[in-house]
Amino acid sequence: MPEGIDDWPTGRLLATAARLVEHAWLDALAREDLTHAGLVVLHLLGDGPLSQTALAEGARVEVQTMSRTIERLERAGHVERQRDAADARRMLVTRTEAGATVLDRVGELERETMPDGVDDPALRDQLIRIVSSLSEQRWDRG
Amino acid sequence: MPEGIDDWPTGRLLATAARLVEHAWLDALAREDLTHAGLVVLHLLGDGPLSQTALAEGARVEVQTMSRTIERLERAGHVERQRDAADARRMLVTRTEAGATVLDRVGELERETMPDGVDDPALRDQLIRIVSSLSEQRWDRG
DNA sequence: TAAGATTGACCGATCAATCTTA
DNA sequence: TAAGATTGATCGGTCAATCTTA
Repeated sequence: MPEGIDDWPTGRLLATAARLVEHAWLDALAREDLTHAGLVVLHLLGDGPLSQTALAEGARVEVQTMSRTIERLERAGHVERQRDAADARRMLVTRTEAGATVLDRVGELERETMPDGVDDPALRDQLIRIVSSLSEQRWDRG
Repeated sequence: MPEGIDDWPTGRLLATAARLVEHAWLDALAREDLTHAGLVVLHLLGDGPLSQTALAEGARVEVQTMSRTIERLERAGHVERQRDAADARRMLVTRTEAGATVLDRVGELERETMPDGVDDPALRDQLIRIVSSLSEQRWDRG
């Protein structure tokens, strides 16, 4: 009978906590035809169209990952892609009306379904420090 | 230029922090022919052979996930599977000598490569509370 | 019927290799 | 040459369906 959460290394605790928190509102997300990865993109697109590289940096994810996430978002109709006229290598990603609508609905859901004890200021502070510090090493950005 | 980590929901901070902390010592793990998921199993097998269902509960993962993780561990020679004589439905998983050796070497590595600010008692306490609470709902166990 | 395990299909993420355009 | 993006292979995870044994 395995026990022993208290002995787990902190990295494993982080990964498991993240996974279980996600489960808590996965159904709600799916009902809106969205996933976590897609939601991040819709958030980042709030200030206007962005290239896929910029989106990858904002999400702290590799460009290959972002490429596939956007492909699924486009398939679902939440986002559109157009080649940049000024630089034909670049794809500009834009949020559709449907994407904006879904984002609005989901924003409240996320807070409503947040399990007790997760949305704690001290916890957030520590996580923000960790993400900031490790992001610099990987993406050369704050 | 996307910014705005401070506005991220806590669930996204958790997932991103977990991912970045893992990156920090992924290379070290790979050099020992191990992955995170495999390491969890080797840890859990410290008290003797376990069924795959018990391993899944201990790792807080679905049995389908554990089935594939063990398949890879077996392929790498870190673990062996035998059908339980007392109950032919059950597979008993045992750590091999090679598995035990690798586990020893990696245990120190994990602490050495832990980024600053991650191994904090207050952070650990909060994560343990979150994992415990949400595990009950999903696996009917503490 | 139920329990233990496996397989198929999918999403998210990585690395490596490739293609197109600057 | 380098930058932006895509594709292939792989691992980790999920759900749904299936198979075998209790």
